[in-house]
Amino acid sequence: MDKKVRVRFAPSPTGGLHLGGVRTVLFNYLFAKHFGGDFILRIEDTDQTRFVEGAEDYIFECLKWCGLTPDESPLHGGPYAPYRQSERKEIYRQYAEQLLKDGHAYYAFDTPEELDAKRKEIPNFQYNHQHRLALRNSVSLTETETAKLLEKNVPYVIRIKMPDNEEVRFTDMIRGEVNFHSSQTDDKVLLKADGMPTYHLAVVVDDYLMKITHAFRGEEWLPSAPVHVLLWKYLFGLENMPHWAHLPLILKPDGNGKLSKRDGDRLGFPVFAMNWTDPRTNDFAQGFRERGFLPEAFVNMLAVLGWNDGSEQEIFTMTELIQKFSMDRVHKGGAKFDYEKAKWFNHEWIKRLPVSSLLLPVKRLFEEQGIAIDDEEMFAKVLELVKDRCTLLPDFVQQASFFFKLPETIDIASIKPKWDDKKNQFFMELIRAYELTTLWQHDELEKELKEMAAAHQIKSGELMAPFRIMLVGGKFGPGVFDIAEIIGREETIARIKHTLQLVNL
RNA sequence: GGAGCGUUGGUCAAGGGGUUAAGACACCUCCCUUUCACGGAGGAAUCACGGGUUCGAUUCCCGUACGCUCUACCA
Repeated sequence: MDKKVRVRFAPSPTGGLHLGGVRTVLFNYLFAKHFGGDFILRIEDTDQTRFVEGAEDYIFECLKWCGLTPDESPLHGGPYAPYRQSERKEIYRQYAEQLLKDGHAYYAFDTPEELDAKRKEIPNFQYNHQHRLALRNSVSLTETETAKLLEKNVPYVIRIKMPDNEEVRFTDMIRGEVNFHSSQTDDKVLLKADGMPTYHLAVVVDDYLMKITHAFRGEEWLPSAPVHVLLWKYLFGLENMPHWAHLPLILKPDGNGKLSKRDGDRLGFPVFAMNWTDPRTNDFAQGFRERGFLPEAFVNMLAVLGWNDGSEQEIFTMTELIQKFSMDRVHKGGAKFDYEKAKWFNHEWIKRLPVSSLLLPVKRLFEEQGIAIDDEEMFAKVLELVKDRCTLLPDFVQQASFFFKLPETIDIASIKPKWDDKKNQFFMELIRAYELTTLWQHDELEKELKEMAAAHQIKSGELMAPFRIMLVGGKFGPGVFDIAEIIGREETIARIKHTLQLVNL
């Protein structure tokens, strides 16, 4: 590649960032970094009616959490600022005017109401070569009529004049050669009545001005690609056009169709990267982050949804992804999102990440549950012990809170039916034995219990369940003797005594 | 309706003219573990359908079906 690779992610700040959006960012980022290029974040906020307070900050926060930091953005600045399209409003008009001058665009004076009426009246109505002569625009009107309307400040839009008969083709990095016939696309609005550009104009002007070399976006954009290709041809030359790639969609797990927030609500999994509350409706959606996903896992899971490196490897660090990513290994077909698999990735990452990097987020979760952690060293030991059985971060609280406080409930009902004097005697004696144990260490504790069981002629298996319940409150958690070792002599004995009292009531 | 894109087990997918059609998730069975996990062993697909091309197609070509996306002064 001769030019420095420059890619952009261009979201509109209208709500939370969903899986598909994050994956688009990710593929952009990986591609750019693979080639040592730049990753630009551009905010496409040309529709003022859809602007949502806080959405832009949310996007930055998401990218930060995922570790996908832009090289240039409204926040980070850069040589092609401003990076917010609303602040670039004046720039677009001159290009619209150039198109006008060259006969590739025209003024249209039809009101939205008139067009609505047309759509009702004529089936499959399109503002195109077939109908534009019958509408109010600078093609159908004489020059003086047009001039008069403009002079009277009659609101207008500028539309592209799609050629009636032209093959529009381009090469998509994922799909190969793609063809469209120009007559199939209508005369898209380029500049709105409020003077703002539509996406179609803004995207090509900004990609040109910001020297974008590769443009990746969701597959839903494919049908409007011919408009963009034509604009490139008219304005900047096809030879300067970025290479396109239209990414496959992320589909809902059941049935078909694009994954939406509703599917997440319905099926019980997040769809947004982080918590998002719509400020207008107060509609809340939980994010992957708050659900207890690690950013490493979230990114990994997204990367292999529609891409793989051809090997059997599934777990990738960001560094490996950057090294191995290539657009020609991206799948063409959409992929159904599988939440179970997503959790598996998190589980894998919890298992392989050193405890040191889990410490902080998990500690926070404990504290949120009112469990203070003062002994960091013990905390680390506990996490190491339980991490194999934690899929999501909050599982740590469930799996390990009993290390730091008395179990909230003790499953007496499971002990009682098989409880007898013999066992009671046994545990009384175990307490005495444990009081004297010199080496408080799990092997030693296990040995003592088993020897004593033999002496009492009780199968040690019958003792394990009650002992576990005494220490953790239920039938779960890591090895009992490991637990005893960590919580210590005093606490172990106290818990045995406590349960003994309850059982003997 | 039109245009475009897509279609390998339930899901993610590798592969690509001749293979026992990888692997992972989920599921089932078993082993390990006197809890639950982790770990280990095993189980299931003829590649949407129909035509070609070919000695031979899941793999190439053409149709059909099905699905999706778009069809706004939204992105």
